[in-house]
Amino acid sequence: MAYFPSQSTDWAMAMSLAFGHHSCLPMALNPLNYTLFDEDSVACQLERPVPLMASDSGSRIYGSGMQTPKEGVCRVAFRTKSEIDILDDGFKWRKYGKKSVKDSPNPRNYYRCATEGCGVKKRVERDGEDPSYVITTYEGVHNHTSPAVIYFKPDGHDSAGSLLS
DNA sequence: CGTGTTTGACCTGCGC
DNA sequence: GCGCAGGTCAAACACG
Repeated sequence: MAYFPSQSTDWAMAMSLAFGHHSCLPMALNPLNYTLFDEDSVACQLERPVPLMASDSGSRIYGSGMQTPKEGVCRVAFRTKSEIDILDDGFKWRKYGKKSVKDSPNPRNYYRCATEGCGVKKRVERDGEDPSYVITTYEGVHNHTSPAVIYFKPDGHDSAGSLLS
C-alpha cells in the first residue's frame, strides 16, 4: 500500500500532488497539524506544526497523504474540521454525483475539476465518527494553476520551501 | 438562457 | 453467476 513517508517533505509532497506543480496552496487551507495515514486511515500518524500563513484563523486541518500506484493516479485525502462541507480550495469544481455509502450515515459528494482538460476529482464526505470533520479526497493532479492561489514564502528552514521551484 | 445542482438509473469491480 | 457497494452518467430542475 502506498503512502507518504513520515519525513520532512511528506506534507509538501501531499500538497504538491493535491494542488499541482505550482506550489500553490488553496485559500481555505491553513494547515497547522497533519495526520498522515494510509488508505485505511489508521497508520502513520504524526503531528507537525507548519506556520504557513501570516494570519492564523485558528482552524486546524488534519491531512492524510497517500499515493496510489493504481494507474499512476495520485490520491490525497484531508480530514478537516469544518462546519461547511465545501472547502474553497481555489479551484472550480463541478458536482457530478452524490451517493450514500455503507459505512457512513452521511452521503458522499463527487466533484470534478471544472477546468477543461483537467480530470482531477474529489470526494467530500462528513466523518461518520465525528460529523464536525469533513473528509476531502483529491484524486489526480491539476494540470493548471488555481484561479485563486496563495503563494507562500519559504522561511528559509522549512521544507515547505521545497515546493517553490 | 446559460450554468450548476439534484437524483435516479446505470455501469463496474469485487467478494462469496 | 449473483448480489452488493461504489462510482458515473445524464435528464430534469433551480437559479441568477
